[in-house]
Amino acid sequence: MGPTASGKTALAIELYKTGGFDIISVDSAMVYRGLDIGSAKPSVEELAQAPHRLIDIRDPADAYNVVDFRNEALREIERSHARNRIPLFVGGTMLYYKVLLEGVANMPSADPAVRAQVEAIAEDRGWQAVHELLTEVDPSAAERIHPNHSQRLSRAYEVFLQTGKPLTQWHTEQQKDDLRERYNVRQVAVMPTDRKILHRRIEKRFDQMMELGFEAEVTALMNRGDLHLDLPSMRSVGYRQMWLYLAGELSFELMREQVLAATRQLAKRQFTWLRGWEDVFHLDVSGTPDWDSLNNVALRYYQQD
RNA sequence: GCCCAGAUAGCUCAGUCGGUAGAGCAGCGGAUUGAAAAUCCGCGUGUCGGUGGUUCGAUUCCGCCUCUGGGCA
Repeated sequence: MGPTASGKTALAIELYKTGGFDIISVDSAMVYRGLDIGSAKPSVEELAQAPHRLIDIRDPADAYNVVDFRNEALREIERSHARNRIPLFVGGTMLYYKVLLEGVANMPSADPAVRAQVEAIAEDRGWQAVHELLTEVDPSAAERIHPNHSQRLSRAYEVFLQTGKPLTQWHTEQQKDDLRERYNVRQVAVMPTDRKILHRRIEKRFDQMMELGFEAEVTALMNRGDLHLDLPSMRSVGYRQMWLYLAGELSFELMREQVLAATRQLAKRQFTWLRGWEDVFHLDVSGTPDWDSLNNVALRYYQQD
């Protein structure tokens, strides 16, 4: 685990070379085919050296979600164990880790028609009204969710409309399926203690992405004609801003600034997740990466009982 | 060289009829159960360009200086 640009992929590849691991990606953007440079997906050469599971498994026009991830990740664990190998999860999508570890309620997934229905209510009477409707059917969820938090508010109310059962009840009835009770789970966070170091790496990496042809990558995605900015794939950091730049709505300088800010904000949210994370070994990567010693530290951690 | 406009938070700018100032963005903290690289909540971080004057009190009014735009030569 670790914030964006912390060097997770490089460390994972080094670990992979020691043998015995299967790499499984935990990344909500790398799942999409065609989102390569901007998602910092490992290069073709790197993938040839160290294959990653759960990348390039969806078309950017489709939506992926945390439950898809959990199901596929559990399958990958089985597959890895069947080959007598250790699944090595690598990525920065912290909700995916949480749900993978703790399990998830057995509710139906989002229904576009129901979502549109809730959005129509909000358009008509405001999100405050949706919050009040939710208070009537699921007071506990309404208390947890801020009236302005339209996304979570909508989902909570949708669940009731779709199933007639409040979200909170689904959660209460959720059967326990904690991965840590089934497997010997080791958690390692790769992160610099100094945020400024990460900010510098983020800037450097953006300029490298530009050299690698990030602009052409997004141009190709736009040229497909069926993608748009409301898709989860096109909302990813970098893609959204590059899209606006290519559409002539942002200058290059402004686009660059906004990509960097969005990336820093992503890293900040990842820090927030990791600060409160239980039972995680912190690997400081503030200095110049010394992969041999990082390797040893990480391996020692993995191998301890 | 002369004329005009501007100089206030990291950036863009508002404002104070004279009582030491506030927005957006950035930044920082937090939340997070089928969109999560999403989305939401909270926090103002300041020699108000410098200097002298008027005043009980100047970021605000006046003079000079510096710098930045624009215009005239």
